[in-house]
Amino acid sequence: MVSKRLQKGRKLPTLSDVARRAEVSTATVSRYLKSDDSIKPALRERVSRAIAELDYVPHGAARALASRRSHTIGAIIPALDNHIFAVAAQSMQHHLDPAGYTLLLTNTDYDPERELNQLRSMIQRGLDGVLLIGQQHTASVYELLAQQRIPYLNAWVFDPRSDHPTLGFDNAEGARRVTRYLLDLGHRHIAMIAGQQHGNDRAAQRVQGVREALAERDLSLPAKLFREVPYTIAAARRAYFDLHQTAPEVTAVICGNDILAMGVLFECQRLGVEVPRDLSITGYDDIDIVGDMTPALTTVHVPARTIGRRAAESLLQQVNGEPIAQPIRLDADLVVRDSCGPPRKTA
Amino acid sequence: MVSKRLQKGRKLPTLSDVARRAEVSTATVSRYLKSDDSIKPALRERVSRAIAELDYVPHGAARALASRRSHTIGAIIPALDNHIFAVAAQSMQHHLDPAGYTLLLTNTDYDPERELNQLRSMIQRGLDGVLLIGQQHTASVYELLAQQRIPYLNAWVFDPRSDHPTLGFDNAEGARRVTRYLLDLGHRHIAMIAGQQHGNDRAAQRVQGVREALAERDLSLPAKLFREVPYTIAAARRAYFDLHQTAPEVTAVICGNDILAMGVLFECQRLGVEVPRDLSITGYDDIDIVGDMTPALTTVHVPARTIGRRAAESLLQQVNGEPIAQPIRLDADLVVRDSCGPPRKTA
DNA sequence: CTGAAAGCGCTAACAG
DNA sequence: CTGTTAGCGCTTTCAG
Repeated sequence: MVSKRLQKGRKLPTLSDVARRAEVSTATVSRYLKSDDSIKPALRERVSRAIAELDYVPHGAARALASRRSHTIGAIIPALDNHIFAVAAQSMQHHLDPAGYTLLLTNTDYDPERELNQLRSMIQRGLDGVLLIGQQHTASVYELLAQQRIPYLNAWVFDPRSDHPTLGFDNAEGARRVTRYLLDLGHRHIAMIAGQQHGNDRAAQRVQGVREALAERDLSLPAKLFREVPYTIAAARRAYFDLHQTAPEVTAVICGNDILAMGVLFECQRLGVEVPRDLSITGYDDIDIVGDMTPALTTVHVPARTIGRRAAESLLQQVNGEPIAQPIRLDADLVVRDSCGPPRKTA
Repeated sequence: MVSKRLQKGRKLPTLSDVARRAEVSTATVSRYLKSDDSIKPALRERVSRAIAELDYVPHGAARALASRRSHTIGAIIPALDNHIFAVAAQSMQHHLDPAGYTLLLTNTDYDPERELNQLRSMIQRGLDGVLLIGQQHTASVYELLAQQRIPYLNAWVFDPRSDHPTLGFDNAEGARRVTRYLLDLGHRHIAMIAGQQHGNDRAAQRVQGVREALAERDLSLPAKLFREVPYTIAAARRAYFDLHQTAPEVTAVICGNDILAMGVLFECQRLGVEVPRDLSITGYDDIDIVGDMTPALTTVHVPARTIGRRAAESLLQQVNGEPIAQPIRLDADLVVRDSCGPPRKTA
């Protein structure tokens, strides 16, 4: 019967091995590791050599236990397979790395239960700060964060009146911009294919923005012209196919994000609907690919890289004692490309 | 002057607080946490209540220090913003979660130095196992892994003769398949736009596979018909534009991955080159989107989800004492869709 | 500027 | 089945 336990073999060198070899105290080695300035060059040199000779690697858990700091920052993301979030995470890591912080990344699949579990698990592993997406989290999430006194940021949204620190843009405003643009082009029969609003405040705000802009011109978004689907190409294709059958008067469709817009565009290609001549389409996010497609997609630019960078900066500040983060407002501009035009003449 | 140190305020409850409140020993609480079966229901109940009352959260660093297990598995990925890798990582997490393991994800941007640093940083934080992509890593990576006795897997490749455990598919074989397919369609003027081979064995093997299949029919890939570019749409567009000018005889282009294939396709749309009538295009990876485009892309299916799952399973096994992992072979099948046809008649 | 020593919170023999 | 106890490797006062 083979042992079920991990065989670690000969033990790894520890800090006190280094101290012994360098003939200094463990405190000195510890100071060296922290790059404490107050060590005489002579000792510093001895420690440095001992570390190299032993191939010593500090033990993070022991350090975290003793110092009560994990040097880890988390990011709990709804969908890492959505390019826009991957980019933000990547950017965050770029800015955390040089500060000696590790990014702990997880993916919730838009599941609040999972989000809570992942936060728990991160806290257990040691967390100095965490990035969340959106404002809508289960009460337990906020309680845990408060109880453990962990700095956090709600990204992808901007809300100065919130009790929680936000870092992002006004999702409704972007939606208003894109809607007004279509309205100005002359569209009156506008449909929307949105992401699922339940548990997703960004999706809800985008819908809200569209409704508001429509209302400004005394228009509305009847149920007949509204579809709510998961963020997949396949779902968007089905939704548009259905819309195409049941509401042929539609001349423009606003999508909750670029994935959905791509789905609509692909379905148009299959159906022989020419974009933008027969139908105008808009996206939201401005992921890399959509600017290259034919037609290039008109969309709302979400500053994902900037969010990642600012998140890293802000969390690092908070971890170092700066008390409460101010909400950070970024802009989400309309990017006009080739997927929209004036409405076709009614037959 | 504000304190630079984090104010942790009142202390958090510890395991011994729980033990005191439940009137049991710390060992019992520890067993409860491990869900050790051998606890009487009565005690189990008391512990459970005490934990709830105190909102107790175990301290991972302390646990890791004492048990010498971090319950963390790493994945060091070259490009998380490439959908195929995001999918694999997601799948890995799905399978690690229920086992109580956390996935520590990082992104190297194809930089070997960064890979090494990230591995170091993970080891410091505590790592029970790690997934690497490809076989080509700096010597220090392998040394560190050996010294620290950390189980690892080289994924995305399959090589039974390697000294390192591999988990993946034969990149060259996929490339051969796609090349033969084009050859059988009648193409003789075949170009390739590949990813950068330096430091990327998968990219190199794909190029190799194409060359081999060409050689089987006494053909070759002259420098004139070969381009090596970063994995971006923009770079692929430029490369194809150039090819289109300098080698108009080309009737098919094989791309190193789907991103590149999309770039070529987009450039064709701009240039008025009709696919597949005027040009056949193939990709590699089979990311979600390419099956929906018009024309749908013929490509090689990379089983990213399966890699993620098998990686989780295998690493978990190794962590639990199963000694050396066998190489795991997966298949990378050709997926025929609409982006290829017979070569156009020579003008 | 450097060292001694007391923990950090939890686990794992070993007893009983 | 449960408790006692000695650490795990590092940081951090507190002296000197």
